[in-house]
This record gives sequence, structure tokens and C-alpha cells, in this order.
Amino acid sequence: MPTRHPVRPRRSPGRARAGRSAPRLGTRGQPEESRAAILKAAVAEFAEHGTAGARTDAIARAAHVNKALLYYYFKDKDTLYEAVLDHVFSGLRARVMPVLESKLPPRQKMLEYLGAYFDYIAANPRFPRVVQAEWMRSGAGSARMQRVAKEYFRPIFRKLADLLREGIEAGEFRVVNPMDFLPSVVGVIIFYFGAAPLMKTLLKVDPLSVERIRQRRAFVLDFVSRALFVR
Amino acid sequence: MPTRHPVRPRRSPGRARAGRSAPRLGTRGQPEESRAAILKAAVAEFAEHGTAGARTDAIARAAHVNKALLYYYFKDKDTLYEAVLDHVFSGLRARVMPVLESKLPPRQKMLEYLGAYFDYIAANPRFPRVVQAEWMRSGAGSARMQRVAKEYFRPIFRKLADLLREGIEAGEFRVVNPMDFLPSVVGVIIFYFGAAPLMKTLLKVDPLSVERIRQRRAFVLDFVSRALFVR
DNA sequence: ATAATCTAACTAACTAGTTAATTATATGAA
DNA sequence: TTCATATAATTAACTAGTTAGTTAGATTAT
Repeated sequence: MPTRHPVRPRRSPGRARAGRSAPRLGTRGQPEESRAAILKAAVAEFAEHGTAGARTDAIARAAHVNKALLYYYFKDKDTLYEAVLDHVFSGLRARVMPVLESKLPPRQKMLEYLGAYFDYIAANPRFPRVVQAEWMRSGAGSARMQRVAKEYFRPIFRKLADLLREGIEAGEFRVVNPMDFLPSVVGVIIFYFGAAPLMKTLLKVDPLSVERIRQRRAFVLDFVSRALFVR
Repeated sequence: MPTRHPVRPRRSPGRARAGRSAPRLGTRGQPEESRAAILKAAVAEFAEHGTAGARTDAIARAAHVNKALLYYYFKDKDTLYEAVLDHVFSGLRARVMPVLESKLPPRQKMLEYLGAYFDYIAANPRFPRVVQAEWMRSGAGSARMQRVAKEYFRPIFRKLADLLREGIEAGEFRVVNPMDFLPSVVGVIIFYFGAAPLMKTLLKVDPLSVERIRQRRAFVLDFVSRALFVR
């Protein structure tokens, strides 16, 4: 028979983890911080194990929070994942939209966009993993992804399509189909970080070292520039 | 209490799904085909739901096979997934290595490689999804991924690094770090297929139509050419 | 017969989510 | 200032449902 009804010595409730150095989140005081800790832990857990593989217990543990609190702040696992997606993509949008709405000339605007996108991912190398997992799901796109697409990607995509048209008309860009060019760029930026663990074992280099990331950034901008800009 | 001990009317064993049109695999006759059917179903299931989300019941059902047969051919879910990885990557290696071992001049060899890679993925658009999920797991790379890396990626990577050196020395390629160039190329090729569902909802086009794939292929070769080849 | 191929039914373990409290703080009346 | 109290924040322990994997046997070609 399995070990149901564990007879562990019970601590008096509400005073768990007495001697810990952790600042004892929650207990009326740091609700914002508890929520944030849960979200942060969720990002890590979803990134590591995917939507289905992520364990709510593990998230709660990593956030130093009781599991029920997770359901107090977020309706269920799915809602939590949705919050993670919003966190990731609203962050991206916040970095990238100002650039796209600026009045820079096409060439410069494109370079600024690439840099902003790259920097955001480089600062949060886990994010690609969080996304990809769901990204590529279900033939027509789940209702959830539909929402994310409309809320975050459509506006960015529109601006970028405008930028491409503008640059092409000005004779600065080669003629490219946005449907081909834009996912290619995202692929170049994102894939490196996804493949980082693999590269670490294959080569003997740390693909995420500061120096490497600096080189990588330069490479990406150069790579895309050569493919897009008219010489 | 849950519905344990279901009292469904039992069919005589060994004669399940009587009136079905399915060719009734197995029962001493088509062991190869049963195995293949399981593997094929597993590819689809792992692609759609990831390692953790994939359901062995669903795989068995899709393969028109009893679940226990799945464990007869494959030790466990993990082993099945490993078989899926081997299937996917050995196929890739088979397409790509002959090109890399040929005696074509660098420029042409690179284009042939790109085309071969692209065609393999285009013919199996589910494969990127199967891989990515595991691809980007666990900081240092799981023991499983370690194996896959050594068996499939290292030889391909070596040949490609040689090709790059050769092309650079011949003055045909710009000077690029393989660590930057190669993952970029893979990203460009793969990402489009992963993002296909999303693009389908965002735009009103089928990203996987024959015509679209033809265009995409040309774009990818051109995109990479401009970034790599000296003009 | 017998060994390879295949199956219905089962179980042990896991996991998302719930429940019924418990604690701390802010608020406000006395 | 003090004390009751509402309520926001938090928890230990539990449960219902799911799922990987097993068992004990049934077919069937040779």
C-alpha cells in the first residue's frame, strides 16, 4: 500500500521553515512579491519541462510558497501558463514597439529592432524555451495562442511589414516577402539560445558567456543586414 | 468512488474492433508494420504534445494497437521517445551526409546542403516540433541528448566546419565563426515550420502549401547565400 | 508443441486542484 | 491608545482523476 497519510511531525501551521534565511514571503505583507515569485518560478519550470511536464508542486516549492497559494493567485495551471506567456510577450512588446514607432530611417530602424529583440532574449535566455513549446502546437493554433498572436504579434508584425515596405520603396532594402523575412530573423535570433545547451556539449565553449553574446549580437546584425540591405 | 472495475461487455479477447476497415495489424504477421505504426504514431504524438504531454494510450490508439504491444516493442515511454529521435535524426543524417562527403566546390556544396536539409524538413514538417521540445532541455544537456549530439550532430558539424574553412580559404565565403553561422542556418530553416500554425492564424495564407514551400526554399537559399558568399 | 505476436483488464504512483482551517494586518469604534 | 473584527494572505492535509507500466493469458504461424 502506498504511503498515504504520512505521519510526519507537524510544525505548528503558519510558522513553517522557521530558521530559514528566506525573507518569509506572504503572510499578509508581500502579496505582490509572492505573486512575482510564483511567476518567476513558473517561467523557469515551464521553460525546463514544457506545458505538460511542468509540475505545480515544483513551481510552488521553487517560489517558497504553499501550492494552494498558487491557486489563490492563479485559477489553475493553464491560467498560470497564460500569465507566463503574457509576461514574456508583453516584455518583448515593450522593448520593441517604441523602436518600431520611432521615426528612424528604415535601415537604422531595422538595426535597432534587431538589437532590441536580441537584447531582450539575451537578458532572458529561458524565454525562447517557454514559448517554443506552445508556439508550435495544434494545427490551427489553440485559442490561447490565437489570443497571444492577436495581442502581441499582430501589432509588431504590422509595424515590421510597414517598415519593410518603406525600406523597399526607398531602395534601401531588397525586395523580400515579410512572410519569409520576418520568421527567418526571429529564427536566427531565438534558435541560438535554444540550441545553447547542445552547443555547450558539442563544443567546449560557453555559448552564453558575456563575450560570446557580444560576438553573437554583432554576427546576427551583420548576418541579417547582408541578407536585407542593398549594397 | 471512481469507476474502477468497469463492467463493460467484454468482447472475446484477440478479436477487438471486429467490423473495422483497419487491416488488423499484428497477430503474428506484420510485426515490422506494427512497430512502424507505433513509431509513426509516436512521432505525431510527441510532436503535438511534447515528451511529457504525449500519452502512451493515444499513441497505441493512433497506431491501432493495444497499449501493451507498445511496451512489448519498446521498453518504456522514454525508450520510445529515443527511438523517435533516432528515426528523425538518422533520416536527416542520411540525407545530408552524402552531400557533405561529396567533392563539390564549397559554394555548391553549401547550397546542396541547405537544399537537402530544407527538403527533409519540408517533407516532415512535424520533425522540428519533435526535436525542439527536448533540444532545449536541461542546462547541461540530458544524457539522452548527449548521445544524440555525439551520434548525429558531431559528424555533421565537423563536416560543415571543414566546409566553411575550405570556402573561406578559397575566398568564396566571408569569414564566419561556425558557432555563429551554423545554428543561424538551422534556425532559419527550422523556425518557419514551427511558426507555421501561428502564421496561418496571423495571415490568411497556408504556410505549408506547395507553392509557398517552393518560394520559401528559394528564399532560404538566397538569404543564406547573401549572408555567406563573397560577392 | 512452442515461440512470437498480441490483448483486456488491472494497479501503483503521480498530480492538478480543493478544503477547511490559521495568521497577520488594516480599519475603526470606544 | 486599545481592542474587536473583517479580510487578505497563507497553509497542512486531502481527494479525485489520470497515466505509465504490468499481468496473465489468448492467438496463430511454423
